[in-house]
Amino acid sequence: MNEAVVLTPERILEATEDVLRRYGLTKATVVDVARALDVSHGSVYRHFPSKASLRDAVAKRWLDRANEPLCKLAAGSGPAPERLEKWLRTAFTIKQKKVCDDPEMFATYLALAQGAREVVEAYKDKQVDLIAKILSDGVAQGEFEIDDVKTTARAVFDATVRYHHPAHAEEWAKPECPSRIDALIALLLRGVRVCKH
Amino acid sequence: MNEAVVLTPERILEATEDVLRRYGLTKATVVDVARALDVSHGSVYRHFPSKASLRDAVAKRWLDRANEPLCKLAAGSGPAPERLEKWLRTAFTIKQKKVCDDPEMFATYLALAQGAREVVEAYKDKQVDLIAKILSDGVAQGEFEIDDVKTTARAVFDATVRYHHPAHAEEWAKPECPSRIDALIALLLRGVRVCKH
DNA sequence: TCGCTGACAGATTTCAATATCTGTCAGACA
DNA sequence: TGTCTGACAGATATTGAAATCTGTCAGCGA
Repeated sequence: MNEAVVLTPERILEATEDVLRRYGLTKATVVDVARALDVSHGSVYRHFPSKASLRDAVAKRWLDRANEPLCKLAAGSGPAPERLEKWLRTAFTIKQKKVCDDPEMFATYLALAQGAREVVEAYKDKQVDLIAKILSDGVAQGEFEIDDVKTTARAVFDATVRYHHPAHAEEWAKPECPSRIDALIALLLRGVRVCKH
Repeated sequence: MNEAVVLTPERILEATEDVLRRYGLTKATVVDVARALDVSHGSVYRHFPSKASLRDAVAKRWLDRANEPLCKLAAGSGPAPERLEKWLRTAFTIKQKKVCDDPEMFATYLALAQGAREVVEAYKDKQVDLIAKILSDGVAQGEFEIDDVKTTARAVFDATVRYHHPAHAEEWAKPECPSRIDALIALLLRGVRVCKH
């Protein structure tokens, strides 16, 4: 093969995403990926021990990319309540946009994620850490009153499952959805804020 | 056929549940139901216009049965915060018990529910009404401070999706689950309670 | 030596023929 | 007269043979 174009895990992941986009998860095969890269499928197995590990690596890439804006928000500064609200709304919007823009791709992503438990678990833990960061900022600012920040962050995450877990994606397009999100965020903010009396 | 045993919708539903329990949703057919009742399958269509309507009727029966204890709790009296907590915990326990006791049957119920959107929607609305009842009791008792009871009830329902929606059933058995439920309930109660200062 | 190839075994998927099911209806039976 | 039957058409599910895929590895070529 052309020595200027070495076969790297990165290139394989790129090609795999292309193939997934083109054929969908059910139809995409390792042979397809190899063909797209113009190598034998044996070569792919030189870099990824199994199809499952390739699948997981693609899932991780996607999740990390999606997570980036949220990391920035959590790392930022400013009043914690506004930041928490913004963070949640951004989290919902990211997911929602993915569904609306390309439902087929989202179905692929969903199926992918369901098979990559560990990757998803790590991703969720990271999300909870981000929420915890904002909550503890809020406590430091005297805006929030929270016993156990980590536990409460988990509770906030759990409480918003409906708007970030793909299992509920069909509901996100409904017209009453935005006002329900407003109500949920208001309820959660009231649950962490210090009493204003 | 025996005139002492007339064919009623009730008997058909009974037989359908038996058949579902025995064969599972994917294998159960209208012919099976008819066979269990010792009638021709044409007779079943005299009482239910389609297999889907039969399916929906079974789903409604199940959901109504499951809902009964929750209706009683909501209709009861006593301090609203305790009642809300009890209501939520009971709702979770009912679902959890169904999963643990008979996972196979739960899978059937889940698939059934996914095909009976309208029935499930009505059931969920009823649940929200029950929460709203407790919340408005709490407002009357001076325990809760809530702008819009109905909207907040919906938010409480949404926030607890993780512990009553079957899509998350796998997570319910995890050891950290109870403490996460505790944290979530605490957060929500703080969100509706009047300030104690 | 090192990365890649291509053939292979066993597992999985496809496909088309076959069987079964859903929903209808004319007519039997009480 | 009204309920139930049983045969039927079209839709759906099953099945097993054939094709394809996954994962391995001996050996090729640089």
